[in-house]
Amino acid sequence: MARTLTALPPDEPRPRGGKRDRILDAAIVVFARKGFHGARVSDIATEAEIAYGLVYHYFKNKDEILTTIFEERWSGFLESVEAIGRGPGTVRNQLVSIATLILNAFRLRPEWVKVLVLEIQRTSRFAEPAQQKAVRRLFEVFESVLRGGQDRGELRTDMDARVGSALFLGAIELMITSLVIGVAEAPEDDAGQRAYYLEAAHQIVDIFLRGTAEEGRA
Amino acid sequence: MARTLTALPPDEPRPRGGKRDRILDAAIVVFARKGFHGARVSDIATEAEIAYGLVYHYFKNKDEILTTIFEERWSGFLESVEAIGRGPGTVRNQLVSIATLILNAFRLRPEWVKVLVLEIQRTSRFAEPAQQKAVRRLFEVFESVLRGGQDRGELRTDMDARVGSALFLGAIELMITSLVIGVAEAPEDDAGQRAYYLEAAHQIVDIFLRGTAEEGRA
Amino acid sequence: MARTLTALPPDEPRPRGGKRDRILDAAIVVFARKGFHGARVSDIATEAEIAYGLVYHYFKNKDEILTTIFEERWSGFLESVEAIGRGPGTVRNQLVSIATLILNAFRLRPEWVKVLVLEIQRTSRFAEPAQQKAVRRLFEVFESVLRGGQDRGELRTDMDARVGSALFLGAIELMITSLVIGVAEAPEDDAGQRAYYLEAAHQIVDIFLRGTAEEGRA
Amino acid sequence: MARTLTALPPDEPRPRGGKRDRILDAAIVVFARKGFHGARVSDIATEAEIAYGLVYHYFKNKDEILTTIFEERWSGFLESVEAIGRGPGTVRNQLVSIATLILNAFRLRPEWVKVLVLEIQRTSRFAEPAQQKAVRRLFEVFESVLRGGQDRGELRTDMDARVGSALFLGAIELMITSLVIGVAEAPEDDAGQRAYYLEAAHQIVDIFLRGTAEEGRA
DNA sequence: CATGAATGAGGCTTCATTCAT
DNA sequence: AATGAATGAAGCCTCATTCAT
Repeated sequence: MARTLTALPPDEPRPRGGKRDRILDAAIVVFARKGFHGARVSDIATEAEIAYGLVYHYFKNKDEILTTIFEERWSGFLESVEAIGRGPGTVRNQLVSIATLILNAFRLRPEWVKVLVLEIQRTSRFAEPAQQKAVRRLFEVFESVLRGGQDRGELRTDMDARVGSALFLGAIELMITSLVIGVAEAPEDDAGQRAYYLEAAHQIVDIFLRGTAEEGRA
Repeated sequence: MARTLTALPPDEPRPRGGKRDRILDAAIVVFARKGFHGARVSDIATEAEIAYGLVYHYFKNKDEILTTIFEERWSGFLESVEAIGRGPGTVRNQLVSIATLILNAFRLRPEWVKVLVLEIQRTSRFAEPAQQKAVRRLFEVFESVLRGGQDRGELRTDMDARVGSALFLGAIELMITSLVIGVAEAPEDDAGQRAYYLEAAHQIVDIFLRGTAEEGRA
Repeated sequence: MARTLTALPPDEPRPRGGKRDRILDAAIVVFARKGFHGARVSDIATEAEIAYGLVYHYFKNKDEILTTIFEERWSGFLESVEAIGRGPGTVRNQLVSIATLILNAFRLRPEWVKVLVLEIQRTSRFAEPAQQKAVRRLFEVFESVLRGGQDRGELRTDMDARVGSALFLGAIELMITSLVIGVAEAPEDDAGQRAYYLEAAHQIVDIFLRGTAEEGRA
Repeated sequence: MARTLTALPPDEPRPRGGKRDRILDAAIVVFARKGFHGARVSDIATEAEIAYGLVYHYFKNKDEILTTIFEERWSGFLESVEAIGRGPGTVRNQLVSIATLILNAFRLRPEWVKVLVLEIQRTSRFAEPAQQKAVRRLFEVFESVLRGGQDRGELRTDMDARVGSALFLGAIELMITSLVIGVAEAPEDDAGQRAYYLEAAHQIVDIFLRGTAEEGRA
């Protein structure tokens, strides 16, 4: 059971599967279910099967739980994206990898993505410099992937990398949001889901690269 | 009847008529500033310059205020999008119109869009059938615009209209989100903003139609 | 439609079936249904089919409504009891008349009795001298009936008239309470009810006069 | 377990144990003083000398406090009456015991009886099946006492046990009500009170058994 | 007289946080 | 480390009463 969004090497310095991690995992589940504001500290404690006073041994307050989730989980995710960016392959392959990474994360750990995507930005915490910077970092990483493609002549140089980022990441985010809020539906079975998300990743990349216009028209 | 995102009132500093609308407008401002959960009913009353209890004369509870905002404002927005879809013009022009509509709405009434985009989905209200349906409707309208383009030979027929919708709307949503949460920045002055958003709309449409790949490469 | 508990002569100086009486009648119904504290002024207005602001034209406040009901209805009731006391007949007949009077009032105007019996005493208003005195008056009237019986040699002189009053009136009150709160049940049809209450009145009087002990035992 | 009307604690100024009982005892006092609706939760907390919020640690809401009082106190009272009914002795002795039990309970813990007799039935709670059943149970127990007397030839068999119950219990209830609402007055000193209530119990039983009629008259 | 919009104090309830054990 | 009782500030909501028309 990897603790990050991706299968990172298990180099966590964290103590032996202690209560602290139980709390974080429980918090993710509860936040995903009821939202940050709707979640009571006692809910988290109940989900983690610990006394709720103990939460305050490990975290200063409820906010810090969310912040910690963000910091410890998001960084792992960022590193994975960066690794893909640094790695070899065409832009198409890199983009498919990133899209698959995110969508698969959602498939396997929907609560985590729900919290990262839907909850964290809601809180004013998102306005805090540290987290703003973390989000900005994702954009930068992604933009550098696009610029790499431009440098290698794979992408049009008249495309604004910033707009391109919004387009691509926004597409993925909205797709997940649709699934989260029930506007869209994914297959029930595991194999079907895997295929569904892989296909979605390819579609997004395809449209992103080739556009939607009929050749020679637009 | 309902003030919509597009048919903006001609700049009255205080809406003429009923307190009810005063409350709704005030709620939008306060929700945008503090979020739904962070907003106190007393804040809304203060902002609307009415007595506390009057809020409950018009609305059953705080939730109903948000729901009403959604219902009365969203429907106006939907109609505008539908009008564009039904209207003449190439897909490119329609898409630019829609993108401009949304981005301009944000430019002129950022609070409204903030609440519609960021607040309403947070609450569990979003899971209610009525609202799910309303959101789904936007997707349907947008998909029909894309299919119209496919029928007229302007868009590739091997493009999945649903994925295309997610891509386009997601791009706009993320762009707005970026601005809302401060990851990106728009110009300060009005003329600059107008140009900035128009340019953004064109960029999004351009990428959406032509893709990002260098011709003959991808 | 008699306005008092008994069929008093229609000598009310009150204006022609005006709104004021509509409010009082409505209040009785609503108080009986929801209790004084549970009843909202708007409920009374709705029941009376008038605007609720009008209530404050006729009554200073909610309390005054209850007080008025008490004063205008209770006094009529008291006079009826006094009339029976002053009238001719044996004690047995007088007691049967009183019991029948009360039980019949409940049969025909259950809401009125509910309010008089269950609601008025609950409110702290009952502690007010004016009303305490009014209730004490009933006891006095009843005690004088008993003393009249003792004087005429119909009742034992070693019986404490005060305890006797408590016994008799308490019996009736508890019987009504039982019916009100649903512990006991009366027949549905009108004829059945009339017979049921008449029989109850006779039973109460009979036990009250002859006791429950087997002759020559106790 | 539950403190009952009869098994009174040996005069501890403050119940030893849990805050939960402190709250219940305080609630009884406050309800007796101000009525259920007039009592604020903060009054209860103040009377119990605990923090406001703790009330909600032990009870879901204000209603549940009243319900709990009823359930935990009434059952103890019922058991005492049942014990008297099952025990030996003539009907007269049993009736005197029951009357003394109730009147003494009122003498020693007037608040408890006030709440049980005056408050609980006011709330709609009294209409709840569970509590209706509990009250009905008292009637059944009492009726079985009367029937026992009839079986042993101590009471007239032509007496309706149900009417007899209403008469006897109603007498006691009204007597207490009179004292509660100040229509009647008991002596101030303890010894005087004890004698007063004992005499009242005997009077009630005497009238109940022998009736009020002059021998050979009625 | 009549209406019902407007007011705002008051009370219940929630729940993050602290503290004694 | 662990527990959960205890605290109390904060906020939603109700509803008696007033007011403008």
